[in-house]
Amino acid sequence: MDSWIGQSSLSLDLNVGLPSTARKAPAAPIKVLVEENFLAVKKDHEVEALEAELRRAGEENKKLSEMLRAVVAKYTELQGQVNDMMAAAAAGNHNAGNHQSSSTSGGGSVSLSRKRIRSADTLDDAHHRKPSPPFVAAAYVSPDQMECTSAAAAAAKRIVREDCKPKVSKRFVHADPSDLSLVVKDGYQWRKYGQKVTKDNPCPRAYFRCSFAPACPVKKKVQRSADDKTILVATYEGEHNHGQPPQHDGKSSSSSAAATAKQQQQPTPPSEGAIRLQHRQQQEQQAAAAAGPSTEVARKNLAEQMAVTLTRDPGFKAALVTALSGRILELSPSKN
DNA sequence: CGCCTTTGACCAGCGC
DNA sequence: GCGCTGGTCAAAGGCG
Repeated sequence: MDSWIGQSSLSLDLNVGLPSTARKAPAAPIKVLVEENFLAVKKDHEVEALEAELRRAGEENKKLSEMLRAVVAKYTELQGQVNDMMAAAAAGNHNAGNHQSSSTSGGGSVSLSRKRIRSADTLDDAHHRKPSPPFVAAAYVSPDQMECTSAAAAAAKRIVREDCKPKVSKRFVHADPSDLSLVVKDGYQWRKYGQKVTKDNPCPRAYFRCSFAPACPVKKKVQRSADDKTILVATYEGEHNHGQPPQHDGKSSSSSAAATAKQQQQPTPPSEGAIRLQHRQQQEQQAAAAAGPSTEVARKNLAEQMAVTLTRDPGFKAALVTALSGRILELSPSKN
């Protein structure tokens, strides 16, 4: 499982997302050739400073790579534990079966909330939210949920609960921090029906329903990332039971994923937040891919998606050029 | 007028 | 059983 993850560490060594000053490093020696003498001393200092920063960034990248490897190793271990528990739960299904059967196609399930019983249209919603097949639910157990599975009993209960949930996916969208609205343009029409401040995040979370089709069961939660306010975390629950509505601004393409990808390809500089965003998306996708049944296919898709995303990103290209130039300079004998 | 957002209240699940 | 928290409802108001 880990050889392909090791490849991701390569990208970390490219100093992607370095401060713009660090990216000037390779250009400096060329400039020295044409500059006046009185600039040479100043230039030397600048080059030294840039080299120091480059080294510091390199060390930081190394640390991050190690951290990533540690996280992946831990995830793999936890995934193994979850699989074991799933197998154990399947073996002892006679006990857990009561919970599961109550949430499956029975419709009039005992576990349905009073809220859903209260209103007929929301009951329709509950019907649309048919439980996913077990393997799908498992595929969407997020890594942080995995971390909470220290106690086997609690984990088993959680897994059973996950079975009842609709398909959940997360998207991370880079947003202007000055823009206070929690709007994630994904090509669909959404109606906001609530907003709440959650415990773990000072930024409010907004709740949206798909307003294009009244019976569409999809819900969306949008909240700014607690550690990076420039990132909007959109959590989608369920799947649209209709096509994408026509767009007037011409921005949106055939799918919400494409629309989101398009947003992420906006010509913004490769900020630290953007890199973290990309990194986290990779982790999410790795988690989803690793937990799924067709792991190989998921990995292949992930690799292709990453390649396409990275090669289209001008910031990544610039960072790649910078990294390569820096490495060439390091190896050059004329280096001071 | 219809649709949308805002926002306080309510409800259910969960942990202790 | 109680309190906390996340999720949802629904009335009120804004906007085109």
